[in-house]
Amino acid sequence: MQISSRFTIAIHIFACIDVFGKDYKITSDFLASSVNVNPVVIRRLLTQLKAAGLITVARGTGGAAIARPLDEITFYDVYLAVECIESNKLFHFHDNPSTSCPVGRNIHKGLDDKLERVQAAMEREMKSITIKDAKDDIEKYIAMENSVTDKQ
Amino acid sequence: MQISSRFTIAIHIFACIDVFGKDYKITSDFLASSVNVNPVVIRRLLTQLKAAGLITVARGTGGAAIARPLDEITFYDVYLAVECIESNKLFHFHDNPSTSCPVGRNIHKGLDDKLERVQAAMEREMKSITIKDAKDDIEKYIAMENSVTDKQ
DNA sequence: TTTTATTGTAACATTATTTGTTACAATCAA
DNA sequence: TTGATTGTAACAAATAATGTTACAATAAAA
Repeated sequence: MQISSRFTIAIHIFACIDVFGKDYKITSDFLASSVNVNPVVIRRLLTQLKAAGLITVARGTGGAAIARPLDEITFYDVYLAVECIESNKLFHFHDNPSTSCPVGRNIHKGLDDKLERVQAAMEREMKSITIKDAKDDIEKYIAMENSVTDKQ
Repeated sequence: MQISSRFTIAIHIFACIDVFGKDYKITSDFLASSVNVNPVVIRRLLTQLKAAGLITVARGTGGAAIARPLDEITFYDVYLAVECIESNKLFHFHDNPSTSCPVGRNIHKGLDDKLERVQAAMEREMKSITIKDAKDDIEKYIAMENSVTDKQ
């Protein structure tokens, strides 16, 4: 199955804070209307990102801010903060293989290290991509929109 | 979320066919009792593996067999056969980002290549592991069981 | 101090997805 | 023709993701 949309929403949130943070107060309502989901969904995400030390959120007065430079936050940091897949749990193992079958008894031990390798490869790639990479490209596409408009 | 248990069950099936295929007819009931799931779950998987050309199944008379050498079947082959994640769909994107927000309009374009890189890294690792690797290790653990028994 | 806007969170509702089950026609060797 | 088996439809149950309502807690500003 797929990795939760919380992950892409979280990156969307970082991009919004970075792009609009100077001009607007970034509230859960503001973010909710850009992402197009219920504000509570955003607040739950903000809570997770805050718990991971990636953002700060001003209670009462409102507004979210990014806690450290965007090029020091990797996709993996966000994935960890937001996904609830424990380490080495990317693959769902069938629960009760037969203990009276030699294969059933040993399938788990025989497979675990290999499944870990796959998950590690994925996580390694995630560590190599920063939120800044994503934000730069999003801004590049925004600039392209504008230049098209200018030519009209 | 996690990758379906169909994947680990499929590898379990290959291991069973290889280990027991000489001595037993490998029916969906036989496999079901080793994996410990309903035989229909196994049959559905066998149908998918057959469609991918990885096994043959004898209708009527019964019995599954592996279609080509185990070291020529990678985890990725099995994953493709069995998972229903289309290519570049590992990540669930939020459906309707706002079109009136510049970030909302461009988040998808700005992210897609990066998400593809992550998925590709995972698939690359899967391609580097064969069913034979898994089966060899399972047999190694079975042998260790036996040697412990022998010593008693 | 009161008001206002906001966050944090619980509780519940809805939808989607995965997994399990029953039933039975189709198949093929004996 | 029998018996064992596969293939598949139809449905059931369990699990997980996402969405919603409601409201107390918070903090700045009036």
